[in-house]
Amino acid sequence: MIQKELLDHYGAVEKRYEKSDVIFEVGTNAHYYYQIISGEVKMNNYNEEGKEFIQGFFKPGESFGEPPLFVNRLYPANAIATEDSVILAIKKDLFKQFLLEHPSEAISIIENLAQRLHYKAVMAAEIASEDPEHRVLQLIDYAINHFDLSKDDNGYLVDFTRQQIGDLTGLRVETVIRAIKSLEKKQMLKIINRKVYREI
Amino acid sequence: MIQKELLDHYGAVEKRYEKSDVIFEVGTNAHYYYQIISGEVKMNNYNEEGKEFIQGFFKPGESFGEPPLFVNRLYPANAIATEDSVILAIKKDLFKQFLLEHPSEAISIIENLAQRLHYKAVMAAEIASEDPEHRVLQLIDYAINHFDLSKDDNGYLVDFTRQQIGDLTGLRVETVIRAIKSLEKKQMLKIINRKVYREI
DNA sequence: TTCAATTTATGACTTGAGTCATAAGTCTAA
DNA sequence: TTAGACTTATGACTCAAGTCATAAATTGAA
Repeated sequence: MIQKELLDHYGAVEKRYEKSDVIFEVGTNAHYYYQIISGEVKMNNYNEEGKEFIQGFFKPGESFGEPPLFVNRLYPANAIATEDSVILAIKKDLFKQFLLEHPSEAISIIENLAQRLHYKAVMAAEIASEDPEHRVLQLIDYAINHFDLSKDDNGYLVDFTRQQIGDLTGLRVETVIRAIKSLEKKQMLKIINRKVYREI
Repeated sequence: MIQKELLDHYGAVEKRYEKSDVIFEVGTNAHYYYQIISGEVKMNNYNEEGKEFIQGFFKPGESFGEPPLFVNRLYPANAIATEDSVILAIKKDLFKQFLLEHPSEAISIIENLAQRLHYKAVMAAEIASEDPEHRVLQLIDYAINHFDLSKDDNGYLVDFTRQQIGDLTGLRVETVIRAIKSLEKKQMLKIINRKVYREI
């Protein structure tokens, strides 16, 4: 995350999006650096049959959609507000100028990209080679270790819906539901009134 | 790519690897920044049954394995020399010092990560949601547009084996062979004495 | 408060990618 | 030069995830 005060001198504007507003679409050119002030954003793709794949969720303080600012490519996915959100937007050229004049902030961008690349490397191998139960458990454990899941007496609460887990792992809802049930039977997970918990 | 001369002042050493030598393994800590001088490296994973997933190939001038230098994570995959290779290695701490003292080089790292993140976003959506023919064609078109495929009278030559295409897309060799045959029938590809060509 | 949409759930059936076997062509290192 | 490994190829069979239908519980917006 880059301090808002620093970005303000480079024409940063606060954009407001309502839940389910589209911030940018797959196949278009990148014009802005985006950093979330409040709300939540998801990046996703839809295939020809309308099946969704979720690239990731982004929360306050996080930036998204940088790659096409630095390499000559189009957006590989859509960005959609999943809640009413306020997002800081800086024009591409001004953002690049900012980085040149604040080189230490480049490390912040590197750390962010490094983190996302790590997630994608783990999930790509998982989706390409593992069975549903393995995929679901890997996603849950990744979320516990690297996202901000809350912990209580029952363990870590997995606050994804079954549908979201499916869209993150390339599985159908029914398959996720069955995988979670099976993992519960094997005592790898707990289901307490429909909520999923994991103890590590 | 960062100029070798710049890195030399930070304790860069040339490491030599023979074909199929392991450079680092999944689950271990990162100690070096790696940049290829000559040869080729692949990053991959093996699942429990030994099925391989190839995260990517890296060629002279390219760096690899940076994410765990910048975030506190373990390597998500193995790095293996696919040819006899010479690789520049700089100790993690010295590399970070280098970046602080040569801030403009950070852009080079950002561009590299951005490029790889773009590839992974495209392929993750592909592997999660598309059928074999779509996946194979997407990989080939991505390679044509963003890697260095040679073009001749027959079109772009796809210089991956069917097995490699499978390991890059999460498919079995037989499935790739059948997908390529079917794509040839649909005139999306040409097969000329076992080599695959694509005209765009 | 209510009604529609979403989420979790389960059973029966289908299907396409995986598996296995086999073989011919090609490459490569001794 | 040759033997073994790899690559491309094809057919038959299997099975696990997807599909479809249905329904109850929960959520949330009007």
